[in-house]
Amino acid sequence: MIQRPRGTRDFPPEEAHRRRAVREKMIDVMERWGYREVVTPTFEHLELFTLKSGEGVIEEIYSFKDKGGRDIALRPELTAPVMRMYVGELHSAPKPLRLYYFANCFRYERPQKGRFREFWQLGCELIGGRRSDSEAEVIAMADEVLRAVGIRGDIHIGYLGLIRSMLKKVPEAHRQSIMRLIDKKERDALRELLQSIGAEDLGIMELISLKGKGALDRAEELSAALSSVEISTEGAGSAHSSLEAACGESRREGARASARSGRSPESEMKLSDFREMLELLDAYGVDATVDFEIVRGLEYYTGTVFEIYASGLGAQNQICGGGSYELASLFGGSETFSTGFGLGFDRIMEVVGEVDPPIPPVVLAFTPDVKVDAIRIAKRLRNVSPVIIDVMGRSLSAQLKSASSINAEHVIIVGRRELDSGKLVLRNMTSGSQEELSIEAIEERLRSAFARTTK
RNA sequence: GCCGGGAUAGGGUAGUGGUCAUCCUGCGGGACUGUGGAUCCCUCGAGCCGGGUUCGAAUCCCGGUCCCGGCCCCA
Repeated sequence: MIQRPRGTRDFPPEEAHRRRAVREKMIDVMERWGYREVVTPTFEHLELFTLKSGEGVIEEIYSFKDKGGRDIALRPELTAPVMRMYVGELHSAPKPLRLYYFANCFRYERPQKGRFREFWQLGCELIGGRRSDSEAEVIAMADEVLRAVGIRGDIHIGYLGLIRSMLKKVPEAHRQSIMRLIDKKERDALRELLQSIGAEDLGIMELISLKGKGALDRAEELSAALSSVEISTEGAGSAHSSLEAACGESRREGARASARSGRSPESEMKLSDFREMLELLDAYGVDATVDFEIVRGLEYYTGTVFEIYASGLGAQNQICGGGSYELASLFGGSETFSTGFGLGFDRIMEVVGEVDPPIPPVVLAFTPDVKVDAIRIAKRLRNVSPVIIDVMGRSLSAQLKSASSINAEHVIIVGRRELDSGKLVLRNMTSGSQEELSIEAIEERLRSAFARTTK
């Protein structure tokens, strides 16, 4: 007996049907927003992902050498592949590009509730748009995608512009740790670190505690006050360029760093962009909480970041994350503003309720002497309904018993008598009533029954 | 990678260091070679893997695998 590999799952017919029904509802929303599906390879060069997320991710990537000695990785996510595709073959397509994907991804992690080694992500990337408009659209669409399957997520939106400005006044070496501590909500450790480097007056602690209404106004005050705050450590502002040069980073690391530092400070400073985005979001009718504690811990995010939570998932309650980022230049393209989100499909499946039941099949029962006629009839009826015929050589009564056990709604009985008279028996398994009809009439009946169940 | 709880027919379970193991359900067949669901009967089907202790292990011990909850992490 061979078991499944750890962290993988089988989906029996019922579950596979549920997943497809939910997936189609969500995809339908994105199509209606004008997004088009893209499909990328299941495996990529390992480098694609280390370039985006750093060498640290190798630990959690399924990677291997192929027979040609190449370092290959099963995709752990889809933003990098999609941006790779954009840079490689779509960079001169009319902007903006609205792309979505739904695909399985792989990560070598400890499985737990809502987390598997093979999992499915659904997401979008809006490439080449204007900041506020793009961000508002993507967040509003994420909300609608979730609502389409009956989930009202708790949306938290943060903005990295201001925190990045604050961090400009802090030595380069500490910036990443500060972001990490914020992301992990470790307030005490954060406060300690800020004090130890003399950065407690920058307003970081207050900023990240700002939530909901009024948060933005206060953030603007903090922003205005920032220019007058200086911290007295060793030339923080100029430290990073020399540090970068001195570090002897690899070519790739250097490319990553310059892609980030290449952004103009002004573009990160503008809280007015964020305010505008929130106004647009309001116009979309989306209810979200401003929360400057959302920083997503990732270096390539450039502006608005957001996370959506759902209840009922234990420790893994985040079902969606996204924001604006700059990755095109990292992959060799020109700098392009992009916004996207990724949705954890498996976690969504944990919290969605009932979905449409599958269409019940029609069973065509026959007597052995007319099997070939039954097959011809079944072939014809499959144009209007799922049709099953016996392949076990069962007696008529056993065929009916079997039809009953699979909850078939109708059974059509074909025998010598029916063929001679040209009228087949259509039996309703629920009521037990049956009538004799021509095959054309049966087609009509099934057509309308089918239309009802799929409506 | 860490902590804790688990693993007995397809699903759900019982039990004991001593005859290759309980019951329910399920699958297949039959009673029923042209009308299902009920009932009855028959068949099929199991102690995660490897080692150890023992006269004897599914039971006790160790290691592994997988599952569940949590930690770390979460692009």
